[in-house]
Amino acid sequence: MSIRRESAGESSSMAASTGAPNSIRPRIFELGNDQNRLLIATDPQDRATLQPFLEPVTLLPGEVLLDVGQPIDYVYFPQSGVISLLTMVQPDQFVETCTIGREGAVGLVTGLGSGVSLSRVVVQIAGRALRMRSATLREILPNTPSLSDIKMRYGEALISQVLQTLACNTLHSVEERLCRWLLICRDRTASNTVPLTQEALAEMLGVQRTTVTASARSLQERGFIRYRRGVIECTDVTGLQETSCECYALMRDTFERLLPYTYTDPPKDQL
Amino acid sequence: MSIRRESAGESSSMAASTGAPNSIRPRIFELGNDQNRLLIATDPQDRATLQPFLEPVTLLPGEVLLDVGQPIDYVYFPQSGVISLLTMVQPDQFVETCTIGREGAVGLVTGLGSGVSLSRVVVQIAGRALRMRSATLREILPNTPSLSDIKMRYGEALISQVLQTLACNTLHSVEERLCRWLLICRDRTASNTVPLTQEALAEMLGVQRTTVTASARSLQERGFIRYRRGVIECTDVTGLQETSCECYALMRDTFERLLPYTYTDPPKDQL
DNA sequence: ACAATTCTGTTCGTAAGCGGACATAAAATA
DNA sequence: TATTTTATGTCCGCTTACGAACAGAATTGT
Repeated sequence: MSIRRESAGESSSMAASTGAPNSIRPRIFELGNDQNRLLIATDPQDRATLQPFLEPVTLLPGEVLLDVGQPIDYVYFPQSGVISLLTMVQPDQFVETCTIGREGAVGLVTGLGSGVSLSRVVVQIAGRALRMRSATLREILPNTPSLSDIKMRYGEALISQVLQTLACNTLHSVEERLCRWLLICRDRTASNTVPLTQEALAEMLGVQRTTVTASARSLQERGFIRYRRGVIECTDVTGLQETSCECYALMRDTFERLLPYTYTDPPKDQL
Repeated sequence: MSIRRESAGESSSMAASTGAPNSIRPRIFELGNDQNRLLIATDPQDRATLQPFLEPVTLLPGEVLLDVGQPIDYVYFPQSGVISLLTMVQPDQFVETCTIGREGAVGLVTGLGSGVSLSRVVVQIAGRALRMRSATLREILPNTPSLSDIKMRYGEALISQVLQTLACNTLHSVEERLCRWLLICRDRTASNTVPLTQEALAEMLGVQRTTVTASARSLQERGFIRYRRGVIECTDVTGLQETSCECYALMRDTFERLLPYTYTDPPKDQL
């Protein structure tokens, strides 16, 4: 609830997979949990168990899904869009610790522990998600072994991502980190278009807006990106990868190792 | 195994709590699991279950308890000393993501998940620990509800510490971070003496050695610390707290909230 | 006691990024 | 269309920290 419309401008190169956007659709189709990697990786039987409890919601940019100290009532499985976990340093100062998209979930790990959020969770890029009550999931989990396994793996993948981000923020330049962020975002959204202001990027990276502007300009001059007000487009992925630090590749590889997304391929699990 | 002697120079202000140091003692006493906070917080009945599997070991400075990609065979419950989790960026470049002492454990969380280490785990300051095979703990866990609970809480406390460190490293100056580190170390060891080289500190903080030297000199001039080759002594904790960023207090508070150490209150412990 | 090693002190030029300010331009709103 | 809001462009002085180099001092090992 509290969520209604779809943001404009998300269609561009992204709508390809499901066809033309259409706000009113039979629910059964819109519910399609074939867009969230964790759900994809879940064994069909377990997926069937989850299905009745999954509720489709729209993620609006800027929306705060959770805040520090708040009880985690829902687990979100994004189907599109990008969500940030932010850690608070001062009441008005936040740093992004983690980026979540259709490859993951919000609240799956912490939500089933103490049940209280350690981070502020904000929608950065509009999208859709399937959500489910944490309490329900907690009850179901013992009966859905594949999901339990995925939860464990995803928990480690998340930690791994945070650890790498920590090292990266500590050691690497803003330019490198900006490239990393754009590349990750690109993977999350399956789109070269990153609909974010430089100001938003600056806050996530924990740097000044002017520094982002300078980096962005430099990247544009080299032809790696092109940007206009509120949008950055990746025009040369190879260039971005070369300019980025190795953290992007490391994070990507670690994720694939922990959660290979051919997981369902055979009946259940391998590895 | 592979561990024998005790490092010199760890006694100073620390031996107060348990009386005069004595290297040869009846094992039953040395085993005393009343020094590790997680074990202290465990219900006596569960502790009795664990007891026979806990093996005392000495932690030698520089010792690598675990490395990236290695299977996690043991869970360590430090009784003294300080251990760092390091994330690798390049084969020769590491950043500390987490500091662990007698308030926590190594391998308790990740060790029982995929069982493969995401970090390099290194002993920074000599000490002792009780260790136990991960496989054994995994079997026992369902029968020790208080330990399960603690594992969950500690997992969150760890994540919280990493998140805060991430934000801190991203936003705060080396001086602030150095103060934070010293204060945390002081809590871990219950001693004002930090037996570490500036070089080691630099690597953990992910900065240049000369920068640490400069900060250390400045702190010494202000009377907050005093240092000599390989040792830093905290001489004015209040000064350090004021010079440190708020992250120290935040980390401390979060930890106490998630793992209040009056958990068992009555039987033993003080501190 | 001597040599080798390991820390620390110090210097210095340079680069990255901060922080603040102000102008301009594009959107959103009325 | 006019107005307000929001995003970007740009400038500049300043601080922090890097990076590299070398000297001196404390330890350790022999």
